[in-house]
Amino acid sequence: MKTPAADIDPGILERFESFIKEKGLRRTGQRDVIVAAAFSTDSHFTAEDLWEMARKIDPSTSRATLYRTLSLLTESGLLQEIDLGRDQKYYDPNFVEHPNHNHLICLDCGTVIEFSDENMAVIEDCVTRRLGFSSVRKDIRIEARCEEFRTSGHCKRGKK
Amino acid sequence: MKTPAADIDPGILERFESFIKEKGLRRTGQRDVIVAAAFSTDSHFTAEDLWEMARKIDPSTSRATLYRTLSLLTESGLLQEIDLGRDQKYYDPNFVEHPNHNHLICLDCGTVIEFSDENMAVIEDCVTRRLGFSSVRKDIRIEARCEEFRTSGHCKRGKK
DNA sequence: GTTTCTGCAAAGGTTTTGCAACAAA
DNA sequence: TTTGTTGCAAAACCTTTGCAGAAAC
Repeated sequence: MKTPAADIDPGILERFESFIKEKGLRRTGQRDVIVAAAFSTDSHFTAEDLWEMARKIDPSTSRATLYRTLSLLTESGLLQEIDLGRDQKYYDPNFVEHPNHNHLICLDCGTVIEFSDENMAVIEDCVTRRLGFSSVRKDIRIEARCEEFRTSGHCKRGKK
Repeated sequence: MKTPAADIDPGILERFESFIKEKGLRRTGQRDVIVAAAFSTDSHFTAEDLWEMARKIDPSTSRATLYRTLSLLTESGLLQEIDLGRDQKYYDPNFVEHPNHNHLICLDCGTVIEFSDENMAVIEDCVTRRLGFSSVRKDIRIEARCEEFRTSGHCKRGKK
């Protein structure tokens, strides 16, 4: 089996393979292509984006397999579905490296900024515990206006 | 024009009407039906759910009009789209009364709990400001396990 | 009377599925 | 050899849109 995943984090492939094996499934060339595509970037992407990325590695990649593999990736926790407040679902490959990050979306230029904050995490945990639960996963999206844009009419990140 | 919205919060109809008028649009019987349906409950609902609720008031309600009115309601801020981590979009009619609430989803029984926390809101605002933004809107979803369920194998809210 | 709104049916876009050929173990 | 996987095309879903008749103002 060819491994088009040559230059992605070996830890990811390893985690993917052990997840796959645990479920009694098989590691295939096609799945490797899709995993490689998903982790070839640190940008957020849609299913369609990922399909295009995968097809650059292997043009025969079908949408069906893409969606099937996407499910495996989210189920394994390697990829996380995030809500950017847009019409489509987006997937975030950065949770492996930054397990607790959140998203801020700039309403002026559309940029998505990832951030983590220890205090925030602690309070969320307190509140959750006070309600009688223990937190498993969270998805926090803040939509905000850029101060720079407000004062000067533009911001360094450019426009939407 | 009949007003099937007889017993819903008059403040909501008022806000809806002024939003409508400001846009140069018209208040219609059909829109009133859909607004009445949306605010006849404090549960979260999908577009399909809302269609069914509206059809109980007026069986001729079409999906097309439902979707068109749903856009107006979210645009006006009366209804908010929320991400419950499920496959469909959900709409929350409770932001009029509780403008800053968040959602906790119980992974054991599926219940959605609304909560607000002042400390949480303050920290979020600090973090946002530190990044150079001013917060406009946020959507926070916490998925968690119920302590009661963990210790006793069931919880008072019943099961999924 | 003019402009917007409505329901219908058709179209659009995204995701899933049945199936026969193919590949992994 | 057995069982899981793939691509294709079709189906399933959810949402939007063009249009002609109806309703608001």
